[in-house]
Amino acid sequence: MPEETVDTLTIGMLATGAGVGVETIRFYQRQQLLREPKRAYGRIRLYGAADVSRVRFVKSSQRLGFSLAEIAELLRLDDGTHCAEARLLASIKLVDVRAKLDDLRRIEQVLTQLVRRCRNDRGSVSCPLIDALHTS
Amino acid sequence: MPEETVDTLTIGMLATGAGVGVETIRFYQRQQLLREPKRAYGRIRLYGAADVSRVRFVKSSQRLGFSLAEIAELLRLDDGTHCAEARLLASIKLVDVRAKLDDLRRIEQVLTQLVRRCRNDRGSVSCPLIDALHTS
DNA sequence: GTTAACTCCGTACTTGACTACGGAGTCAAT
DNA sequence: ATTGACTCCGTAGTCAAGTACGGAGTTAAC
Repeated sequence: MPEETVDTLTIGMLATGAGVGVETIRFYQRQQLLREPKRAYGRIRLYGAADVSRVRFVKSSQRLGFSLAEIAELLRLDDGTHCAEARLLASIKLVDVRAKLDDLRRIEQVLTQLVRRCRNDRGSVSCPLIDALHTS
Repeated sequence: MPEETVDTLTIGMLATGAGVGVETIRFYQRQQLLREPKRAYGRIRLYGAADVSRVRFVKSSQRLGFSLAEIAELLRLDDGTHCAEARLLASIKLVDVRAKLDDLRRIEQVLTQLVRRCRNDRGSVSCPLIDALHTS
């Protein structure tokens, strides 16, 4: 049983540690993105360093356009149970992630070109940003 | 003056062409994501193929976690006026885009590993998805 | 000539993801 | 012993991004 982590952080510490508000933590708990925490004296929530990473992960994934529901799915993969199911879900997500990567790479290319071109032939700029995503 | 495009699409055609609802087009117009269109008989909106690409671009960018406000900024870059400003904005956006690329690449790697590992040593799976974003 | 399928407009409702509010309890310091 | 900074809880409010609604007008098909 590897369930002997220390959990010394209050909700406020977790929140500032992860760069969010206290209310956000309570909200994530309601949304099942965070497990029900241990409590000191049956009242005060106690968290560990792993929870900080977890919340940070949620925030990063959100910036990449994943919804909280999708992130919950990803996190369930991370919990290491049910190999077969995880494998399936992971490969579905991979398709999604790779599509995003392609789009993002195209945007990167075009922004780079735009910056370069704006330096060189100043004046006659045509910025085909939209065309970058034609294939998508 | 290169303003001689044809614009033969009604709002419904644009919507289905871009894979969104009619109301979404009207909404984007209110949000300045689409220019005020020409009108047949002063009433019926008329769009061209460029508008289809534009709306598709909005949708793709959204999937990558950009807000409509940010997308509006990107689209202003694309309009080819004000070189210096565009250059500045583009390089700011580039930083953002590259950060997203890094995060996404890390997620891709870990998902790939997860799929591979779930095949090989079945049973004892540990899926360090969260750790992938430790540096972020 | 009326029904269907579109268009117009403004306003109101919904969903996801917070964010704030009010009232209460605890604990440390002054 | 009161002030401040924290915690608890449930509920309500907000903001972005749609989505739906209702009532009206136009045109094409039957």
